[in-house]
Amino acid sequence: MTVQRSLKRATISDVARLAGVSIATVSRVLNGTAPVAEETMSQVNQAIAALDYAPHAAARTLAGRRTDTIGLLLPEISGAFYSPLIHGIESSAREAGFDLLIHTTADRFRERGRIQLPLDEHNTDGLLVFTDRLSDAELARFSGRGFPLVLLYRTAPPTLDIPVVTLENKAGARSVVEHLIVEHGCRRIAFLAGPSGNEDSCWREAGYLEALRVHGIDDDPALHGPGEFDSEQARAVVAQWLGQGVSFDAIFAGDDDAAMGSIQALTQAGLRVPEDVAVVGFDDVLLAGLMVPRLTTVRAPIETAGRQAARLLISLIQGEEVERLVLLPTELVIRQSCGCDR
Amino acid sequence: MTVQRSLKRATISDVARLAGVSIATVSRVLNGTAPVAEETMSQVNQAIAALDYAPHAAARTLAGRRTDTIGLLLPEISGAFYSPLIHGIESSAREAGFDLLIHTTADRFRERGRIQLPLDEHNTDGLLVFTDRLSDAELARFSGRGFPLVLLYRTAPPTLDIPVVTLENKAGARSVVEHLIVEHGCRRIAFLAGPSGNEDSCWREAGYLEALRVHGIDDDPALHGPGEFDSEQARAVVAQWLGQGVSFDAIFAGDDDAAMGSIQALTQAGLRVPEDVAVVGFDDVLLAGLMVPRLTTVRAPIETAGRQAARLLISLIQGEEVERLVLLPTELVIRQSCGCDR
DNA sequence: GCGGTTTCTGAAAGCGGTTTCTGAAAGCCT
DNA sequence: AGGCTTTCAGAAACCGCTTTCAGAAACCGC
Repeated sequence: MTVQRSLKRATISDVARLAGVSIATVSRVLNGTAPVAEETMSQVNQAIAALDYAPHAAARTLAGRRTDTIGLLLPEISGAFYSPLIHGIESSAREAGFDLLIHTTADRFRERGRIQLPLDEHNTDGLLVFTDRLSDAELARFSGRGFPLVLLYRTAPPTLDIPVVTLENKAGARSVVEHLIVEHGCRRIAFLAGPSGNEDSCWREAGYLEALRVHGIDDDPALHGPGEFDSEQARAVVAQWLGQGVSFDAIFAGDDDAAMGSIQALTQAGLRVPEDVAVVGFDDVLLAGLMVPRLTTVRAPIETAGRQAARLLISLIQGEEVERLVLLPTELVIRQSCGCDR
Repeated sequence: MTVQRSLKRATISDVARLAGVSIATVSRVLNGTAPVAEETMSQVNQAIAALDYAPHAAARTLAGRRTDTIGLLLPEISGAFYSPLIHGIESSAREAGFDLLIHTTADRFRERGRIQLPLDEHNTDGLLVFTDRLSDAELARFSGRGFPLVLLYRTAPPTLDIPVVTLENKAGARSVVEHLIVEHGCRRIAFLAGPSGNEDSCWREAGYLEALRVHGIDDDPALHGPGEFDSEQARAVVAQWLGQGVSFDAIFAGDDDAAMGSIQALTQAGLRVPEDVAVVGFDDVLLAGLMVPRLTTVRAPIETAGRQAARLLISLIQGEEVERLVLLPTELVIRQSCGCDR
């Protein structure tokens, strides 16, 4: 019976031996940390090639005290939202020579009686925190140690001084709701909120309320529903409203996923979008422009947000000063589902 | 000026000192690798708690020769496809106590004159390979070393014996084509292939041909077109057919994107779907259920594929025997575009 | 030629764990 | 009580790399 484990790889000592130098010299050639004679260098490089040598990441980390890896903490990966986000983060990290480690907090579990940290700082040089599952206390713990942290789509407790990358949610929401009011004469506009406590959702709601107020429309609590940023949830809520005879002429869904669910519910009930009910979303995910009707929404630069956040974190890791708050602009994208036809 | 770097974390020695034991004992408590007296154990645990100690992953890796991390190699992260895939992989990995490291091969870059391996085996215990950017030679290199590898949506060169997770493309394709034949009496069914050489596409075509044969329908080469799994390509091909007067009563598009393009072309030519021409796709992306008409298609269990692949890889890492081939079942999803009305 | 750089290289001390080996103390048997 | 096995704990040898320290050789100006 043959052994199945990985064959032993060449180490720095093997390279040193073959090249007839010390391991320190090999290390220098590898990292360019000190001058090495031309000839020595080429011998070492030949040995490296001959042995197909690659340095052992963990040993490097241990000796060099850096992991060249950033961590990303997510609530869970679903819907059309995370794809561009991860893409932005990954490409930005890769450009800077960092790896990306992803963790979700979906159901954090306990092991051996202790809470396992979601991402231990030992594994990463810094952490990108998206989820709101990480409590302020935990944030403080990391932050207090001087561990580099950047928050995505969520602000830090004011005492903590952690950089934040987020969107102009309120302005975006207000603009799309105003579009419904001004261009399409909507007066009864429903709102599907995100998960309770979600900051994006709060600001979008604030923008929605502001638009209503500015145009003298009273807010009707009956028109607020839990969309949960989820198409299935949204579908259920809208279906229920229709069943109960709640009347509305437009829906501002908290995000595009919820907008899709809303449209499903309306269509299933025999209503036409946008003729009977206008529907608008938020995010402008890829599908938004492909569905029928094409969705009017607010473009959130998700990939850019990811890219920026990763960059910020890496700057922080490298000891540079960074802005405390990056607010990314949103943009109204008018298509068909509001009643326009572009 | 204060130093910004991370504060020093407690090490196993600190714990040992505080608990009045040796580091070996602390390690045993941590890993449960050898019996430790009740009282000693509790002292150690107290010290761990008091110091807020967490073991250093890299040190552990170096000494213990495992990383507890699996790598995922992707061509690039885009579209609605990768979200469920990553989610499946991540959750499966997490359940098994593994981390997930993601790399894309988008533009692999060179550094210091050598090609950087996309994911070095030092960083991970095994690798999930999705991309076809990794050549057979590179696969052979990893595999030859006994490094655990699992392929996703792509079969291995027969000499290599690497496990594969993929879909029952053929059965799925056959079922949807048979549906067209049996339920809707279609006889002239066009097929839009994916990119040439794409394995998914080959099998779907095989299923399509089988369905035709079983029902005594001759295959007409004029009804095969290059859909490229792309809506624009598919639109062009179908438009051309219509211009040439090619006659057909149904289109089996290689995937949902191509199906959307086909529908566009038909609609623009004044034909009705499904009354004049039925259209079916493959994948069941989110949009499929939202478009008009709602698309009849074959559901591909993307998230499940990710989950299974990760499980397979982890079994492999743990030295267990695994199947060489996991074929995930697909499921016919009947909606409207075939002529049904569900 | 001679002290004083500069340039290059090697020995060795960690980094923070795991694991083997060895030994002391405790438990068991006759 | 004496010899035997168990049970538990510590010393020390790694794991593969980075980095400091120190030294040898080459180079410098005069």
